[in-house]
Amino acid sequence: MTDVDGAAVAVLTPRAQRTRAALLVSARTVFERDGFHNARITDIADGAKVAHGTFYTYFDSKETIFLALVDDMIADLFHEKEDPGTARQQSGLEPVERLERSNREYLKVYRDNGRLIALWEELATHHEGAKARLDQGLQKYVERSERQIVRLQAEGRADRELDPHYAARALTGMVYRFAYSWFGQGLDYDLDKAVDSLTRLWANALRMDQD
Amino acid sequence: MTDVDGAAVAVLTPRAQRTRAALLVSARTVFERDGFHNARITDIADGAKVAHGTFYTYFDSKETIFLALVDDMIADLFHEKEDPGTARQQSGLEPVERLERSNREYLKVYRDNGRLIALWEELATHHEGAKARLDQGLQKYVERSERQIVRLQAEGRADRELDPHYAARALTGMVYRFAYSWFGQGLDYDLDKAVDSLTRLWANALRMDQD
Amino acid sequence: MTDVDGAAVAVLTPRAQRTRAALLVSARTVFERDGFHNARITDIADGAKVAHGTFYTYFDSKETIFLALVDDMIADLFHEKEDPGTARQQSGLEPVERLERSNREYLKVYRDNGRLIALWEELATHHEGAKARLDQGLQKYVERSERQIVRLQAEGRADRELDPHYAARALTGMVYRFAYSWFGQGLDYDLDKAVDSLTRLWANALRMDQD
Amino acid sequence: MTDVDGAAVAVLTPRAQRTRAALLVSARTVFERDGFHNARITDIADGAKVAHGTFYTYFDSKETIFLALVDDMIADLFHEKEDPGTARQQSGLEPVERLERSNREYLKVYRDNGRLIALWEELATHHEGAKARLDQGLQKYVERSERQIVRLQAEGRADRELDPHYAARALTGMVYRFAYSWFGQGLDYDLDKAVDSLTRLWANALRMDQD
DNA sequence: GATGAATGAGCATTCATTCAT
DNA sequence: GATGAATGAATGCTCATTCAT
Repeated sequence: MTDVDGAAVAVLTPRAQRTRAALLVSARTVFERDGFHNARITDIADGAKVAHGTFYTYFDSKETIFLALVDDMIADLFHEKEDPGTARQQSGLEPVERLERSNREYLKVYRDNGRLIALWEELATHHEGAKARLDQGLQKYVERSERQIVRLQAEGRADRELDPHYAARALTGMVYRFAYSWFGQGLDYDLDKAVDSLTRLWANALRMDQD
Repeated sequence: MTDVDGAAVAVLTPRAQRTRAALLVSARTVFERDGFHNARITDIADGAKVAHGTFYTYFDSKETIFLALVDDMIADLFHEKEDPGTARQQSGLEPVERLERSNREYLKVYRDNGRLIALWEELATHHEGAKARLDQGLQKYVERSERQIVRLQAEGRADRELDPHYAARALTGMVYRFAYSWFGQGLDYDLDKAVDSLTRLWANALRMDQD
Repeated sequence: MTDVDGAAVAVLTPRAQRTRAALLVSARTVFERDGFHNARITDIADGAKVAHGTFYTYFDSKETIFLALVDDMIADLFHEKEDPGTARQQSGLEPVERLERSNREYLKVYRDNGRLIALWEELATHHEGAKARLDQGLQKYVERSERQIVRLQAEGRADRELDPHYAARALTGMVYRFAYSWFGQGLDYDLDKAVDSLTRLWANALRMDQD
Repeated sequence: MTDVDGAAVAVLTPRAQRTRAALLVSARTVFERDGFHNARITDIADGAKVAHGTFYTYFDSKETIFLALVDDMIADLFHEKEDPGTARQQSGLEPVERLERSNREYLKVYRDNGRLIALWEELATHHEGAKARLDQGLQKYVERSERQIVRLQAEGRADRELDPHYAARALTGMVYRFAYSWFGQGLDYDLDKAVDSLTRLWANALRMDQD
């Protein structure tokens, strides 16, 4: 079974699902502790209390299980975002409020998954599949921001001198990097203050409040 | 000889200096091509046209030569910045102009060293020495920006609602990440437009041009 | 159940017999495709559409199922040869005609089973059971030929200078090897011409037609 | 170094040549004792009294060292055959005498290298390089015999009814297989008697002594 | 200093076989 | 009987590092 293929997992017997899940849990621990390159398959198997070879019943390689972990993380995020309540509420909000919520959300996701995302970025430098997934994720975020900027500019509520694409790339990068510095590097910030700062900087940068 | 210890290098005979330099040149090529983990000492030695064992005459390990490379890069940057002419000119400029120059400089540095910096960041996730050097470099950049923000706020030329430290971390991160996306990831941007965009966003974010 | 033990098979329930037969069919396919060493039990089980573990209900090991396959092949050959009609006809024929029939038969058997026989020979180099069976089969062939030579020499219809055993070993080997080159190695020959050539060479070699 | 490339070996330092030679000697022992598939790299290295990893300094894999062994064997045979004295003597001989010498030579070569040749044949069933070398070797032998048959037929000294190619394939196969049965399988024959038998059968088969 | 052969720890991976369900 | 998850022995292979020459 090659996995990183959600469909196949459903077919597993309960026992197999338990083993596979145990491997994923163990893998996350090992990866977060040792980094991608130093993680050993043996440790992952040991952590899941299964034999060495059992790993290969479920995953082809370290890359495979890492991407499965990443996919699970993506699925989780997507699932939360899907929450219809949130979407409905969003539409009624002021742009700055929506921005704030988005930033808070982003920082929280990073807080819970920062180490994994950092490893993901590392892996992406030499693994095509990882790079593709990562680019796709960031791309969505950039595009969403870009559309927002275009809309605000059209409404006269954002600095028309700005190139929407460059601005979107820069501002999303600002939040992404801030989160990375914070959680990936172990700096110590306050969530509310961070959200406020990033939101204010973003809003100012676009001159969203210009009269 | 442990190196990454500037003093020792000066003592080397001319022949030894040449060998050491050849190893550094080769190492840069190999690292940029293969990444840190996939780079092999053998390839570095081959590229420098010396025997495997010779590598160890100059460097203790892959980490050591990488950090030597990084130190050379830092020295180069520092050397350029040191140029007294620049400093004198800078002081007479308007804040936005200085910001623009700084951003342009930053992007250029990244353009020429992006791959290496990306690897440096990768190494920093599991090597204390690399992390320390990187943190120090970024720290300087953050602190310089922070001081600028404090000054501008004092002069009433920047948004006083902003926390200077959070803002400095966010804005420097914005530039850093933009550069990374651009050169590390192979995106295609225009230098002038990028400099303009980043400068405008930064200035707006601080409300440097307010009334 | 250890099998390669004809008696036991008869005891199997119809369902079990079907499973066992499916495993044998699958094994033949896999062995012919992958060779003995590269054949995996898993593939054999998959091909028979049963679980891995089921294999061991019927066979102890890869060697066991291979020998079962070989035994089936031997039984088939033996069965055909047993055909009383053939035997009766044979006795009335001239020696050269009988020789021709024998050679034709041999090439046909090899044509249909060549790959398996080649694998059998391979296995025989490091498996006693396989070697014993193979030696026995070839031994019979050699002995039959040897008896024929002795008889012909006694009748003055074959070169008396020849040592019957050496000659029998050499001539049967000639046919065997020709068949192997042809079907095992993928050379392209014509059946009739091959039969004629081998028969003529054999007859000449013994000087069967000497006046 | 990929080896199986005679040229490269000459470049080795004396020490390296000694190590490489020791590995080849050890490999031959191990292969002859354990067969190709059961031979372990570790045993070969142990037998040569070098560390595990040293093997890989000289050979890429088990296949590579086996082919190097085969190439050495071929080179040896070729070298002996090259002996100008032999060639000169040959030309003055009667066909049957030349045939006898050839057969004796063949059996001797097989006596000294039989086990290795048998393994070579085994490897050839699933390794292209081995198959190519083997086919080429046998091909030469077949072609030489075929030319001889054509010549004899033209001179009226061989059965014109025989197809030269089929006959050459069959007769060379006869000798090859006889040698294989003898040395590869451990049968017990007398060299002189075997040479006489094979030569007489071959000569008879072609009717070289007719009228 | 330079050389490059030798070392061996370290890890990945395969697959026949077992056994609880 | 059938299942298929789990096992773990067996090996291959890489490459940083050492050291005799």
